[in-house]
Amino acid sequence: MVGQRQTKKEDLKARLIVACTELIREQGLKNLRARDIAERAGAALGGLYTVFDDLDGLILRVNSGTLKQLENTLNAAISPSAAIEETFLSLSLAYLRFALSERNLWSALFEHRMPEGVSVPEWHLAEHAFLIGLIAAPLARHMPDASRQDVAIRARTFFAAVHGVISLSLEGRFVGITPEVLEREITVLAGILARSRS
Amino acid sequence: MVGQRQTKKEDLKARLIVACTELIREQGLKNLRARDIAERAGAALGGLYTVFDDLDGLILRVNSGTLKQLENTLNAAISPSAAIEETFLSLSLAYLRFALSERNLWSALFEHRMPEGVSVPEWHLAEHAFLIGLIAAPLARHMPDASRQDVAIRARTFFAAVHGVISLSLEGRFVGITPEVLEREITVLAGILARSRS
DNA sequence: TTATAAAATGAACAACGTTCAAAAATGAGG
DNA sequence: CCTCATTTTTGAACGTTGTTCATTTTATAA
Repeated sequence: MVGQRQTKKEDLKARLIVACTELIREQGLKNLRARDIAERAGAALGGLYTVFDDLDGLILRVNSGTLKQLENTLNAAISPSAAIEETFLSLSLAYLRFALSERNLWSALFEHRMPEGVSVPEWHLAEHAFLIGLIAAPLARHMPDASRQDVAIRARTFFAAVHGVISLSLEGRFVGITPEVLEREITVLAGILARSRS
Repeated sequence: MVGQRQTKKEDLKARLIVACTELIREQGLKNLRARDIAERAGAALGGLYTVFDDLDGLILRVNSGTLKQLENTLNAAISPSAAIEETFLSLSLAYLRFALSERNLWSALFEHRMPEGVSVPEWHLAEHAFLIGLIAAPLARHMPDASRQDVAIRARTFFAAVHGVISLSLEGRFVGITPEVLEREITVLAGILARSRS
C-alpha cells in the first residue's frame, strides 16, 4: 500500500503549482504573495514550506510549466522541412504571440531572480535548451562548416535578439509601439537573421 | 536669502542618490534596503521620504545617472562620419563593455519595475531616447526612403536585439558563455544588422 | 484499538517599506 | 541676542512580507 501520505503530499504540491500559476497569470510575479497562493490552493500557509523549500522553488516549477507550454506552441508552429526564412519567421511570430497571450507567465520566466548568491538550478537551465534546438536545426544547414557548438551559440544569439525586441517592447520601456508595428519589426528581424551570412 | 533650508534638502537628496548608487553597484538592486541607504547617506530612515515619494523614485534618479553615464560612454565610442558597420560595431562593443563594467547599475536599468498600475514617468522614458538617436543617425543614411519615425522604430529594434543578447547572457539564463564568445557574437550581430536590407 | 510517526496548521518572528507624532533646527520680529 | 512660529528631521511604530516551529491532527503498523 503506497499510502495516503504520499498521495496527499503530491496533491498539495499540484494544487500549489496550479494556484501559483493562476496568480502569476492574473496579477504578475511582482504581486505574488505566499498567503494568496496557500489560500487559493486551500492549504495552510505553512503547508507551502512542507512541499517547497521556499517561494522561489515553487516559482521555478511554475516556470517549468510555462516553458513546456511554450515548447508545445513553438513545435506546433514549424514544419521541419521548411526553409530557414519560413522557420525563423514562424518561430518568431509564434514566440511573440505566446508572449502576448501569456504575458505575465512569460514575463515571470525572465523577471524572476534567485536570491543573493544562489544560482538557477541546473535542471531548470536545461529546460531552456529546446529553444536553442529549434533554431539550431535549420541554422545548421546554413552553417555547414560550423561545429555543433558554434551553431548552438549562434542559435542562442538569434533567439536572444528576437527575445530582446519583444521583451523591451512589452516591458514598456522606451515609448511604446503598437502590436502591429511590433509584429512587423519581428518579421523584419527574423528575415534579416535568416538571410544573414557572417 | 534662499536659506539653509533648501540647501540642506538638496544636500540630503544628493547624498541619498550617491548612497543608493553605491549600494546598487555593490550589491545589486535586489539587495537594496531603505535602511542601508539612509545609514550610508548619514540620514534618518524617514528622511528618505521627505525627499522622494518612495524607494522607486530614488531608484529612478539613480537610473537617470546611469543612463547619463552610458550616454557619455557611447558618445565617446563613435565618430559621426564613420560608416554604419563601424558605428554599429563600436556602439555594440561599448555597450557590452559598459554592461560588464557596471553590471549591477546596468541591470537595475532593466530589472526595476514600477509597482502595480503606476507606469514609468514620462521624463524618465525620454531619457532613453539618446540610445535610439545614436543608432538612427547612421541608419537613416541606409534607409533613405523611410520616414524619420520608421528609422527610429528600426533603430529601437536593432538596439533591442543587441541588448537582448547581452542581457540574456549576463542574466545567466541558458548555459553561460565566455566573455570572449559573447564579444564575438555581438560583433557578428552588429555586422549582420549593419549590412541588412529589409 | 493503540502507539508511533508523519504531516498540517496558523500563531509568532524577523525584516521590509512607509508613516507620523514628537523633537530639533531654522529664520523673522522685537 | 532672545523668542517663538514654522519647517525639517527623527526613529519608534505600523502594516505586510516570507519563513519557522511548537502544537494539533492525521495516517500507518502492531
